[in-house]
Amino acid sequence: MVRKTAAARKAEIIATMLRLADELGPDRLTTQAVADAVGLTQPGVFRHFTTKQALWQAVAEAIDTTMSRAWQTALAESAAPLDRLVLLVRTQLRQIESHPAIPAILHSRELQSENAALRDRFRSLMMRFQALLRAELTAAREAGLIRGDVDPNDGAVLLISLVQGLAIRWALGNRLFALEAEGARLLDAQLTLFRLTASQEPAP
Amino acid sequence: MVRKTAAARKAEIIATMLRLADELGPDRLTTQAVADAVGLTQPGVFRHFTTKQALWQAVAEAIDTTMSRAWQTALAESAAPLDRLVLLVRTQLRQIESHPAIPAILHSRELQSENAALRDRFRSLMMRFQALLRAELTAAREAGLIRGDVDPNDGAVLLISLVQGLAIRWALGNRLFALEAEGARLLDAQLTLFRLTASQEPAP
DNA sequence: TCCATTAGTTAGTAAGCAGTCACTCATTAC
DNA sequence: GTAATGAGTGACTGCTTACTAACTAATGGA
Repeated sequence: MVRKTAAARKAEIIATMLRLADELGPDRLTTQAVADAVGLTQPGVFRHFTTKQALWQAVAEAIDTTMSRAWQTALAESAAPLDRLVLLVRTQLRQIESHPAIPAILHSRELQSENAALRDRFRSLMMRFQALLRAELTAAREAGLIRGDVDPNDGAVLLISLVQGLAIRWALGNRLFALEAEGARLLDAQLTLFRLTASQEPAP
Repeated sequence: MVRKTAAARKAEIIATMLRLADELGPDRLTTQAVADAVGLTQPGVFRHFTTKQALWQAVAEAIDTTMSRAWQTALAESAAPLDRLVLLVRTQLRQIESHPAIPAILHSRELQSENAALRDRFRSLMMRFQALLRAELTAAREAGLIRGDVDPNDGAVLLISLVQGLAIRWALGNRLFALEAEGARLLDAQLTLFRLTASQEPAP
């Protein structure tokens, strides 16, 4: 029995949840499995989180703050809209690569049918990311960097879909390709399509 | 007690599985829930499927044949590559709209971690769809309908991602927009990007 | 009409689930 | 040093899970 402070144990449990949610699947993740992994008895988990739902809530909060911070860091790296777009998408891919449970949690019925608060949290997270992409696309269009017929909102949806679709292929295919690298390649292809071609460049 | 033939009951159970997989989530779908929905006792289900895994296998086969048939029907409607592309994508969106459990099943750990046979089946289904899209993109490029710098394989991945990403947004957002309509709009935007612009048209 | 087949039942099992309760003992503040 | 705090345990509960065994009765062919 290794005794830890509540704060440390809480953090440990949340990190373990994220790891096990990937290994076992969010819906199969039991309090017993968490307890075993952190070296506690099963009721010991309930000392730190009153219900299992509270546990998931804490996990969601952790994901939220981690992602938000990562986006901010990415945006600080450049001022050029298209660069920032690339940085944002790559950051997101890296997040998924290092926390593969995230897409699984997004799709689990833990939030989909039972935990409305969780679902709303993830939806708002996704919409915040979409808003960031949209803002960069709008800026890029105003700067004449991309075609005028690219609707910033649709473009943002296309880019988010790229990330999510790729994450699905990655998970289904046993993760045998490098997510970030493959994603960067596809993103480049998509951005080439977005960019102005010679004939469409605004007159100087 | 309404007695049916084994074939009819099997089909009924599979259809019910598809419905309940959406309502409850694939991982929470119990044999009891299926039994209640079809009006059998819980052990009655095991008269038709020896194990739960066999049940999922049957569901996967049903999805496979339904989708394959739908794709063939779509392809028969036109000979023009870009038309066929639109028809394929719209068909896929319609399939998801009428069987919303499909993406959920695709992501559930029922197949992801436990049922390798199921996962392989879905992966091959996805790759077959990707191959169909790629073929049309190749044809379109050879016919000079789309930009030469659109790699047919990357283009196919972008289109599949569009479908999957949109399906996620649809599910997460309580399905409050029409999937096929919104998808058709985005597809149109993407195809506009694929198409040749004036300056790139091949010389006559 | 009778009999073989078979869809369906009732009753039960072992295992696993989240959560409770009364308790123990390590840490820390005084 | 001692008392209060609080992290952790063991034993438990009620519920749900997939699955089995033995039996019943509806159906269809001879």
